[in-house]
Amino acid sequence: MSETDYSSFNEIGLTRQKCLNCGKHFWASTKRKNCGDSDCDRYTFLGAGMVPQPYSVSRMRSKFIDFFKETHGFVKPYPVVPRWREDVLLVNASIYNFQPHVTMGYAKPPENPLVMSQPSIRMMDVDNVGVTGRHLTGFEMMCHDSFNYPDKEVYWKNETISYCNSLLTKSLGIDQANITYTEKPWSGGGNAGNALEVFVGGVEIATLVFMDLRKDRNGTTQIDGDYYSPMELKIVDTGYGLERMTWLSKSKGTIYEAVYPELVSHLIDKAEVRELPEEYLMQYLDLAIHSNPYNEREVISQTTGLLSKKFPHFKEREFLESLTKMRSVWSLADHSRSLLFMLSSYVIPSNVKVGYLARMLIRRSLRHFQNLGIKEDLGELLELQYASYKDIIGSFDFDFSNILLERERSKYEEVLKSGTALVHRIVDKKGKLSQDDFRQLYESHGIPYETISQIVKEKTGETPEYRPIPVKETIEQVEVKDVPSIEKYDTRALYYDDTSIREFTAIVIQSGKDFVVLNQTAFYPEGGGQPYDTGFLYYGSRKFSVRAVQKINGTIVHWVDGKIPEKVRVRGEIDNDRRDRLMVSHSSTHLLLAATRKVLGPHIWQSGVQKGTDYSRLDVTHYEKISDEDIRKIEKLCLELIKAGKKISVRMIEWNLALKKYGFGLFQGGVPLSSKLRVVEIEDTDAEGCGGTHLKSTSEIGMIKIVKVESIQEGIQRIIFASGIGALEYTQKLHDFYSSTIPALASGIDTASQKFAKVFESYLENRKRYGKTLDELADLLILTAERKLENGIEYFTGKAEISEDLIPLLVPRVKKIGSPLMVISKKSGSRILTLISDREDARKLLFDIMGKNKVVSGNSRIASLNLGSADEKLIS
RNA sequence: GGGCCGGUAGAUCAGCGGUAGAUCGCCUGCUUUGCAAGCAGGAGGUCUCGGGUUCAAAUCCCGACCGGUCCA
Repeated sequence: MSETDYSSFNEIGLTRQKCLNCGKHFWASTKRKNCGDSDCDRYTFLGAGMVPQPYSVSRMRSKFIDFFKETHGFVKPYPVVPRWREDVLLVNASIYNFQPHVTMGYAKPPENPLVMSQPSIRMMDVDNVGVTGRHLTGFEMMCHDSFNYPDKEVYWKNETISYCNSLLTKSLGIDQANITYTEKPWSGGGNAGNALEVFVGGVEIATLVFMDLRKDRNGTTQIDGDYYSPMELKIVDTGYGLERMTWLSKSKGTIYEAVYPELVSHLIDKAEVRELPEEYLMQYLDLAIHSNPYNEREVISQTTGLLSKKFPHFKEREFLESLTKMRSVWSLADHSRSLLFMLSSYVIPSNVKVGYLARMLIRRSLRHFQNLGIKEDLGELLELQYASYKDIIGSFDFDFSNILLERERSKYEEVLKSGTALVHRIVDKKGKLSQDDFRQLYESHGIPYETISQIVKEKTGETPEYRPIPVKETIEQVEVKDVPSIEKYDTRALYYDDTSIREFTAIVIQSGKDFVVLNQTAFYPEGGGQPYDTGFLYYGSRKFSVRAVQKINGTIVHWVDGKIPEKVRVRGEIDNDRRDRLMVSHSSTHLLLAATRKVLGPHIWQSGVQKGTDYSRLDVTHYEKISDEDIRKIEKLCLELIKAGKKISVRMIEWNLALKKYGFGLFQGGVPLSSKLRVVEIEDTDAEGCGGTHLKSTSEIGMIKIVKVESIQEGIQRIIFASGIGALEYTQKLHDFYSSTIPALASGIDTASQKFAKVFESYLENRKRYGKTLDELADLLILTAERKLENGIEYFTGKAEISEDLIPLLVPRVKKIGSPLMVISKKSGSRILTLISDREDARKLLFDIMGKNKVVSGNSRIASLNLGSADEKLIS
């Protein structure tokens, strides 16, 4: 990095300086001691009015967009849940919208250069929200990005700097002297480059990233231990914090007051919080910013301590009370917006993935309501937030969100209720709580630390300290597959040209001891939840069976049972029945997804899928077990769509056009890295990006029958179904079951279940009766037992040969009579002599009575041996 | 995706190799002007399911299913 990279700074009169505090280089118009980073400087913007007029969030947003609109194409915000990629849970930054398809050069950006404001959520700072006065989980990242291709340069560093600087000075009217740009290397997501961080009055309001490197083992540039090489595509990726800029313009209070004035005052009124005077708040912020933000107790105690010294007439306790309540107000203002955005993307709160993040926000919010001492009403907060963000998120499904919020509320109540009862039980039993108990109560039962401590304190008077034990990082086991070295080859995919091709000829391009790569093929390789085709390859008079077909690094590999020479001509033949079934399954899956969404609602997304020849399964996002009634509705709708003979078409559409036409619903499975999306559309019903082979019309499906639904994890329901010939086979299987079972019940199909219930009832009845009879028999046996003496040992013998089941019942009775008992029982035909001891020496006693030459099994209390006829006298 | 906890009477749970229990609720009777309550008696269990070990499994082992929770 050198000075010359940023020549435009010189043109606007800025000079390169070195921060005396952190040593970083920075650019500013006046001589400064530090770089202006909040680590090196104070929040000098507070109360300073560095932006001549205050802006609300929405006015600041329009100000930004309007400034760039004439020179940049405007792009509407993307959803916060990135359905177009599977590597992240939430959109964290505006560039996420274009990764990896645009940043890797496959697809074009929707506009170039572009301007947008992207709602983003970052959960890593959640512990700081409400504590430091400046952290948020939800924010909007505004950006003006440009994508420079070798044949099309848009703009690079100098233009970016001048856009940024004139936005700040000319459009917003910030004094040049208050702006600093610090230099910083940047890396992330496999890319890297230089970056400038923009500070005004101690607050970072933007980062300008110049991405021109990509991770490359053979690269020559080293950053943070990784090697990088230059990219052809050079990207200007800027990120302006809308909320920070709004805060800066208002220049007072915390970021929460600046961004959510309505929410904050609504909550203050409702909870009757005594507001903190402005002067204390400013002092608090100044102190909190330099406290360790990861320890909120420390922040609170340090700041309240210091403040009470500074303002002796203000009681520390009062300050503390107001402050803790304000922290809940601030947190709720933040969390409710993040939740609004998540729920608008139909996130279902659950215990996994993004659902867990939503649940975490909800549970934190519920605790904040409790802390404020007011009735929980997240729904109301969402409505208030929606009023401000309507234009950004469009329509919002309040029915959906209210159902989920209510479920979450009652669920958490349930957890806390049973959790506190559990804490009570443990303390009652043990008198204290071990560290293990403490950890288990939190990790396995979800009871908050404070709740546990409080109960223990109430019961024992002691306050247990919990030291969280750091979780051991599990080392990821990477399965190393023995992949033969295969040269990349772009085989022509005949299965796309015509899905009905089942025979073809091709030339062998590469071959190994059990695989071939062909110049063209009609064999579908495993992908998108559709299994590979099988069949045969004929070379001359020889026949090779194709066992599997896979795409390995983009090359289609046929696994065969032998070696076929290279450069020869082969004939391929595909297992027709298998492929037909798979095509039916695949088209059925799309139809079923559409039908399920129609019946259950727009929150239904595909979360996984596996097609098969007999059964297939479709996993969808849904918050409860799908009812039998809904299953019937879905099946019926499928049948209607099948009967209607909806046309199924496949088209390759440029990425941005496809997105514009069909929306993010296209992304139900994996996303391909290509300039065009392969869109499979069922006429008026469904459109999905998909690489599979499909039927021409829904009528070819014949029938879809749901076999069962199961919930594979919270928020995800698995639908197992059969389609086409598979559906017929399934009903035939059911028929076989009925016809073999129902005669045994001597009943017809309509009365079979009633009959079965009766039979089962009488089974239970008889079981009970048998138990009672055994009990009585055991009593009788003891009552009529005969005393015997053998080898000096006294024992009793039972009168009759008894059932095996009786023996365990005799054990406690023998203890009562105080002498061992010998009985004969029958087990699978043979007669067994068993001795039940009143003490713990049955084995020895049986030896002593019967002689040591016998084979005795059993343990201390019960011993037995197979009975020979000579031994009968002992017991008769 | 990984870890941890759990599934026993209508509810909450105890039992953790040897005759399935407690509390609340329910039913019957008694006591009481009535209620709250008290006393006496009673009904109510495929100990989630399947396999294994054992003379004997709710209990130990393995596997399924269902639920809870923490973390990525």
